[in-house]
Amino acid sequence: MTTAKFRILIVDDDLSIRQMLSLGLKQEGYIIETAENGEDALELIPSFDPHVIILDIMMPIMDGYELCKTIPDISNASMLMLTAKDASLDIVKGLRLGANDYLVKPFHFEELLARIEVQLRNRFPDLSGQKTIGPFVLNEMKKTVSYNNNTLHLSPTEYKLLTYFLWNPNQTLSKEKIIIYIWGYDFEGEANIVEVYIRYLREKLNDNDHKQIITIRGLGYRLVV
Amino acid sequence: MTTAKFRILIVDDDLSIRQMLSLGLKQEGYIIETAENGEDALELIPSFDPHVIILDIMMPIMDGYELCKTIPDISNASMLMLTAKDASLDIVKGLRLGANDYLVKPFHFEELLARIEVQLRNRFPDLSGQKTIGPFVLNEMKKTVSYNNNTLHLSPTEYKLLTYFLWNPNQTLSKEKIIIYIWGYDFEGEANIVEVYIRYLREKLNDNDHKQIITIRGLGYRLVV
DNA sequence: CTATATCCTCAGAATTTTTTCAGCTAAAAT
DNA sequence: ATTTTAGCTGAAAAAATTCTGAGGATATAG
Repeated sequence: MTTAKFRILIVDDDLSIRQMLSLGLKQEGYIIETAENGEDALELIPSFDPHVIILDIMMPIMDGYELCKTIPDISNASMLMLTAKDASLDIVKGLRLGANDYLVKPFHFEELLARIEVQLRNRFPDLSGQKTIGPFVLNEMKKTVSYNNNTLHLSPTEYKLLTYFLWNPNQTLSKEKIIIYIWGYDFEGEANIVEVYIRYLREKLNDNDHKQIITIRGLGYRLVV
Repeated sequence: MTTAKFRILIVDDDLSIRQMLSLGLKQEGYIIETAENGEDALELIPSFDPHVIILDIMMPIMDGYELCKTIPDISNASMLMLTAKDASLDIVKGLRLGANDYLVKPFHFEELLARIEVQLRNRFPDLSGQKTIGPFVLNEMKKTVSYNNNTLHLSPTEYKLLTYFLWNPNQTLSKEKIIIYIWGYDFEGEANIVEVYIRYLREKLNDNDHKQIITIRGLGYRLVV
């Protein structure tokens, strides 16, 4: 766990907090990026692809709640909220919106570390940076996926799509959500691109009868594990 | 209608806290067991097989930390720790030992509820998106409905119609309301379309005698559960 | 610079879903 | 008992969605 290079994105408008967290977490071996507002964060997320996002609730341009609602569409990261207020209702609101944990400022750095580790432990239970989902083994560090013990050779887009399915197994994912996750809100192309990539994945999984990735006509696709 | 029945084990030596939590959580639909010390808890866990364990740190016979180390070996429940102290180091110790979350007493009940939900949706995503209505199980994450334990294969409109009934069971829904719900105010077609879709649903439910979806002549239809 | 891999679009085929319609049946009203 | 009305049903046309093969554009590697 200590050697694994997990990526953490810090979103806070307060420069001193960004610096403090950034420094401390880098020392622990994490790879850090920072953003000072929600918009910058949304731009960074697709390329940086963080495992954990630390998110201040109170921010000027786009507040934490807004971001909280948007992030799950474009990322599989765990969200850890920071708040200056101790108002329990704010905390409840954040958790209901999809946050995985929260910390009240001021907090002890040790506690933040422990809570980050809890998130990573939840996401990678076997401590190896790998996650097993049915016949799949996802290694986010090496960016590989194996299927029935065979490593798949995937293009970047195929990998991203399969990753999205693996983080949301047995759920029906609409083509719209898939497009937003992979190509972003500003994608201008045809929805047919999703069908094409589904076909590529099915070919690589030998899923000729569409049993592994099933089509829910009119609603989307679902990975069955 | 009920959400999936999750089981929660409360471990605390303080009777009033056990009673308070037990009552409140039962009202939310959870199944509750309580134990007043670690040893009793260890005996209960195998048979009760809880999804979440709420655990007080400070207990006489076997303290929370001890229990924390043992539980993962015999259960894959989420552990939520309670403590009277605000000492951050205790929190860190609990989290490092395997606890998934931590609450400092006194806490707001709403916050406890929200944190329980976070644990459940992380660990049991399949179950937490699921509602049981009589012989039906509606899973809005998967976008599926099962009937007497058989998954139904539904078209988008059929799914939407059945969902509408399941959200309003044992109520008479007029054709007008159904048309507005499914096709919107601007629908230009024949009212007969509702009858057709009712027929499709009845066929898929083997409801030949119209006992499951009954016709209220002149008023509409009603799903009986 | 060439070879290869990846991305994306397009159009026709295959399939499923939606909608209409006409004749029929059962219930309610006269 | 007859008429009227509302709902039921089978069939089929119309529409929509997804699948698939092919190919060109763009990026990447050797």
